[in-house]
Amino acid sequence: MDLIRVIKLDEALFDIRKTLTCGQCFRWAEEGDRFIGVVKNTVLALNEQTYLLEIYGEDLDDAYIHRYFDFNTDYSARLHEISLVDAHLKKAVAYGSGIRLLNQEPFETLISFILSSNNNIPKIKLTIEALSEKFGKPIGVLGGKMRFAFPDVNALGQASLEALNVKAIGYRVKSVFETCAKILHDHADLHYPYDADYLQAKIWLKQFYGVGDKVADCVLLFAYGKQEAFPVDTWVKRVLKELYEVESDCEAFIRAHFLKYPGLTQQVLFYYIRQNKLK
DNA sequence: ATCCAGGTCTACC
DNA sequence: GGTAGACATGGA
Repeated sequence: MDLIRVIKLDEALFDIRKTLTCGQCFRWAEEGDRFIGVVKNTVLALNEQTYLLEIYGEDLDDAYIHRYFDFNTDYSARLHEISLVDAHLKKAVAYGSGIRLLNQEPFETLISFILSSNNNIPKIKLTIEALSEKFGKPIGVLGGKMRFAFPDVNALGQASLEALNVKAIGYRVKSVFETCAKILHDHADLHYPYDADYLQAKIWLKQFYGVGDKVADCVLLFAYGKQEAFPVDTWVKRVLKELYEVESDCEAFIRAHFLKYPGLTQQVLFYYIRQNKLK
């Protein structure tokens, strides 16, 4: 596959490993000295030492790449504010500094986090790769492997329930099937949440089968850039219990305690506990 | 073998 | 309005 161009990213801006392995994205993988990922119909290779980003397949313009990595946002200022909230967050920020919240493609993010329910990250990746290989567009060969785009809603929506039943998808196949069918049948515009406020967008996303509070929050945070979203999963519940002694009415505590940048705060906490494997 | 994983849906109160 | 139980699958 031909290399289209190379961009030098600013190493002062972010930590590649933290950003790409913190659980917000599933199509980046470490291969040798670089991370290789697929975004739209483009294969990206990002060298962890040199911060050189190689672009293969279809080009992506600079504006898109800047938006994808959220380079227009000042993370150091936000992280500093978060670190002032309490001692736990001060520690967590120290671990997580360099993490950026990506602005990923809505449909891919929606399906990916539907697959995440009651699941683990390696297995989510397996299923996403299987769906991409079966229904996605082949982009080209890099590192001896054919790379596939994540399928669009038409490709997935035309597939039967049986055809969608790929590796490790389990009972979630019904959610993928129903969600694609509804998007196509209702001509649902996945652009809607961009313009809606957080709560309206959340209600809208929850219309889809397999999308509850947590999945909706992940999509709102990792695709639509809604900073208010604070996904509560098993790890975050653990943190709330172990560090903050909160077991009931988590939502009220979160809204009262993590006032400033809930989404980034959540991500930093999530990274912190997973790194430290806090019980 | 048993438990768990970036939960949601359903049924029932 | 709120909450047990069911739900496929693969790795530890």
